[in-house]
Amino acid sequence: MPRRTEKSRRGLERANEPAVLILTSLASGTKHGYVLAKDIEGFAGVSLGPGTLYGAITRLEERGLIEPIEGDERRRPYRITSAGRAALATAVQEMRTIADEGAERLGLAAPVRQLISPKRPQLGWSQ
Amino acid sequence: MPRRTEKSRRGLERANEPAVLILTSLASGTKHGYVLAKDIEGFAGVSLGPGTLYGAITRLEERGLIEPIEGDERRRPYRITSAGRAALATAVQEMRTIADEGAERLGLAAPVRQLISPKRPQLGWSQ
DNA sequence: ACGGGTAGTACGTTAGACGTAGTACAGTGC
DNA sequence: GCACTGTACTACGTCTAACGTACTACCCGT
Repeated sequence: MPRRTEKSRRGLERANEPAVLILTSLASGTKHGYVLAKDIEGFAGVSLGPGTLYGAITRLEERGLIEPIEGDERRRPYRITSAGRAALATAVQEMRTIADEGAERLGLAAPVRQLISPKRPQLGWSQ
Repeated sequence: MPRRTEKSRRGLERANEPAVLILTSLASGTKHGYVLAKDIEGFAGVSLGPGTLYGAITRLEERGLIEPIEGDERRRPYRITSAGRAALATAVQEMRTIADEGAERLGLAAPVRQLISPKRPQLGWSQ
């Protein structure tokens, strides 16, 4: 499936599922394809080619995880749906479970997650 | 690529790269295929079919991330190599980066990772 | 002797990641 | 006025690896 080039094959296939990256990017606001790709490059260091990017966008839309909003003819902005947010939240939790298990078995640091009361808005980190 | 069944397609493709799961499992000791699958089912809740499991094992061996050790003719145990440990550590870190970014953008809790001094053994969590 | 758990091989299908090429327009510099 | 770069996609083709199914074979308990 993922078809990394010879060069990138040196490492392990990353957990970069384009779908997750796109949902993550859209979670912070609506964006169209090109800006999406730039944003992803910024926070994940992964540059998605057009084939990967628009292919993944199409599939996400078909699944109802993102939806298009009004734009001009040059740009097609998308918004994440509530189903998309739920799917992303699930994916995030699964990634953490796997990552924590891997870290523990490797003898790496385990994260201590903050318990936040849902009512108090997150404005920063005290401490 | 990943070919989830109609049922599992409802969710987002998980970050379950079989390769990562296998390396994680082997990080805690040598195992052969069948036990590997059971272990993975335990910590990740994912059951890998024989096609997925042995296919991934073969590729990991070809890449030098795991290596076979002596066993009988019924069992083929594998051990993770140092390259495999390094690859897993990288994958863990990448997953955490993505997961944390996703969590933050969704407004979920952000983890506070412990800084551990490499010399002091990890015996527990003080606070 | 039979059924279930263990352990793996073999094979075929197909989704989807990825690359390349191409189109088109906008803005900037010279 | 033209070249060039950046923006923003479409279209198309390739190929790997995830996944299912089927099959073999051994071992153990009853």
